[in-house]
Amino acid sequence: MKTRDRILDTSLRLFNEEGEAHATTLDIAGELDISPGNLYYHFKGKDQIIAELFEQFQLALTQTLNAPVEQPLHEHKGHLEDNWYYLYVVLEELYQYRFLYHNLDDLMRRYPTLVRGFRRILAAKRAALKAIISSLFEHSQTTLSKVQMDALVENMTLQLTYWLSYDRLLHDQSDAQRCIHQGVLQLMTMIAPYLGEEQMDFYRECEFIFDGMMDASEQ
Amino acid sequence: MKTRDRILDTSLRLFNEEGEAHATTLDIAGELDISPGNLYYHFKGKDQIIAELFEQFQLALTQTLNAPVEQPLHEHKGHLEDNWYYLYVVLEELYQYRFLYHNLDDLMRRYPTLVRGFRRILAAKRAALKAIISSLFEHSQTTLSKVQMDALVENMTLQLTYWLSYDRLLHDQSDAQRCIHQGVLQLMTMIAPYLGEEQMDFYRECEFIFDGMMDASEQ
DNA sequence: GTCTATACTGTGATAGAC
DNA sequence: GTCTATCACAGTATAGAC
Repeated sequence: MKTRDRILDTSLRLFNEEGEAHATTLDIAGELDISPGNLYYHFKGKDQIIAELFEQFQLALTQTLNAPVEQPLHEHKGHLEDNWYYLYVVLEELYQYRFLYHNLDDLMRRYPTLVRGFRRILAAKRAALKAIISSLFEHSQTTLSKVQMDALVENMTLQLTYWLSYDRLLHDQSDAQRCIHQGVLQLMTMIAPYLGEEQMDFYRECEFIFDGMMDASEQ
Repeated sequence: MKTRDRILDTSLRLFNEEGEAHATTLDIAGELDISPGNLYYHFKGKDQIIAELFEQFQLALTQTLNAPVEQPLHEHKGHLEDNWYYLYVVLEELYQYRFLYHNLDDLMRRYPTLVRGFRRILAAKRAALKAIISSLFEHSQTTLSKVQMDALVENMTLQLTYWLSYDRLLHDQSDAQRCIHQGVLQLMTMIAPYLGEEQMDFYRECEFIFDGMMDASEQ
């Protein structure tokens, strides 16, 4: 594996584990057993490392987020299960680059270039969630005012943006599995009241499974 | 006004405006036209300033958050309007110390003492929201599973924690009025599906007012 | 490509005069 | 209480040898 890529990988890991602000170029070089000078041969500076990591992130995520908008052939359109797994995938991708959201304010101040990117991602999230909700609502008699629909989408977008940070605030030792599972459940709870009976059956099932998971992990 | 208090005030303002990490002791001293040495006469360091600001914040907020739990005499118990204004007050208090949440991760890493405090506040938020929801649900035929109820409370707690940061991500020039108003609307949207007809009338009214407000501010 | 050594910068913090 | 120095340190970045 090329040094350049190893630097990116290690940076990502350290940023996630120790926070971007706290992980210095020296730490990264040290972790890799290379000299700081070597690191600066491959990257102009920390800025560039962050920028490239963000690029990776944005590329992977927008691709995923565009899927439901482009209406792939859903055999069971409107079925909750598909969306459940889909959100799971999205949260997993967010989790890989979670450091980006842990200190969003500072990050955007120090690297103003990223702001546009974050906004684009936000828009993609909104679109994806809207597509999911619309698809689910086709099978229930739900009608929402435009304002209410927009507010629901906005709430879910916020949730999708900050869930990982919120979870970290609660449990400092992070268990990715639990965190992501619960994140999906939380998201689904927001649409639960609008679901049809058939869909609710699956929701309750997941609720139940998750509850069991929690009991198991508490021991 | 005593210098000590002026330091606290100015620090709070600068932290909110420029971010805690970016506002240095020199900036604060400069803004007040006093010397750095003078600042360090009054405070051992930045840590102490942060700690005292957090203390103020925690004191004010927990007091507010305890109110609905201690069941004050509500003439119109279960009426949406009271809760609407209550949430407005809570968000206003959060807004005053918004810098605390803008870089939560870094802040907790650098001042680990604060972690317990943040968790306490989280618990208080949960309790307050639970009390509000319960009171509102008495007047509708809603019944929720325990899991669903907890998830709803958790979602609202997250929303109450990160709304201000989220809003900032969207609109960089912050308009406190709009931000707080919309925050309350977003929170209410989460319980809207469970409300009774009578309560929904008020919700729609607020929706309408807010919509008008938005149109006006867009010009 | 990789290293060592070094310079530069910003920030936190202290000492001692007034 | 307030000021003027001044220190100490960590983190970023560069120069030049190998």
